[in-house]
Amino acid sequence: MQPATVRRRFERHLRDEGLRLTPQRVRILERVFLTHEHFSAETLFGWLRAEDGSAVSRATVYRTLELLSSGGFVTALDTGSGEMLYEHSLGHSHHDHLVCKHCGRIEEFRESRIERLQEEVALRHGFELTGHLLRLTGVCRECQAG
Amino acid sequence: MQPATVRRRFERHLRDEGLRLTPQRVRILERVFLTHEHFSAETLFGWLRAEDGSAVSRATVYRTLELLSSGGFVTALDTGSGEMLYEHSLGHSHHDHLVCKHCGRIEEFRESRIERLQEEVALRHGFELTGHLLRLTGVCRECQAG
DNA sequence: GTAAGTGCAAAACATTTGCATAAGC
DNA sequence: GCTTATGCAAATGTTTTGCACTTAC
Repeated sequence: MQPATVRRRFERHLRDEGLRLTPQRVRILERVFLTHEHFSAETLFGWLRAEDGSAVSRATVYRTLELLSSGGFVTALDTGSGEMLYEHSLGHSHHDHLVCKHCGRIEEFRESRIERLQEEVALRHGFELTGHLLRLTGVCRECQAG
Repeated sequence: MQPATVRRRFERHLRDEGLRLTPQRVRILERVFLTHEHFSAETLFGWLRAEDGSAVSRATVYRTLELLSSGGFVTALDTGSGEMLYEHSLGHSHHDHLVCKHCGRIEEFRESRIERLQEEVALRHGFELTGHLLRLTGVCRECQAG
């Protein structure tokens, strides 16, 4: 998705929610969409500090990630290692993750048959499904060799 | 599973690993197998303090849960709310969880077709699968009604 | 006797919050 | 100008760790 499009959507989102368009929010949005890797709040904070100078405060990074997450601009993924990772999610279809327990590498996969079965399970339990977390843990090809 | 059997297995495990059988470890093991609910380290610490008096220190509770987890006596489940929950896992076949985002209730389910597809995905990516986390989030029947 | 385990309090860690200041709208 | 957002530092909550003391083996 084009940066301009992302920006436009973000501005619309803020307007719709009665929130303000601040330089910090724009800066964070742009930086988040510049990377295609998974990152933590702390990592993002580090990037901003290194690239700008003064940058954005840690608290605002956290607050804005929450904002972007609830707005669907980023997806939070819990790796189970204590810190939350994020990835931008506009223009990316839903996927789940495979995490290598040795090197930490994360691969993405899509498996609609699993999604379908999840719906089935939820229905069976009378739950209205709103989300799911599927994380496969294992050893990647490289680490098996090494 | 019988308490005596659990205890025997635990003793064997400790011996095999060259670890020591201490009153604290035994006390924690017994308390963990007394409940059929999910509990956090903090909750367990509270139970022990309330039931005994002096009880076991917080540090030992954490260290022993780690020990029980790596030995397969308990399973750790990451609810995503910041604190880790545990459940004893001997004599319980593998299952995943459905979490109600409103009331926090946790239901268990088994779905072997999903397990099979996970293996398939891992194979496709060259990963040797060692574990997985599947957590469905939604609204339970009661909360949908209320 | 010796290495491992415990308890304590302090540290570490990511994240959140209170409050005064700054700045969108 | 009014209300929201920011920055800072302090607080939070869970988990981990250093170290002296204790204990299982």
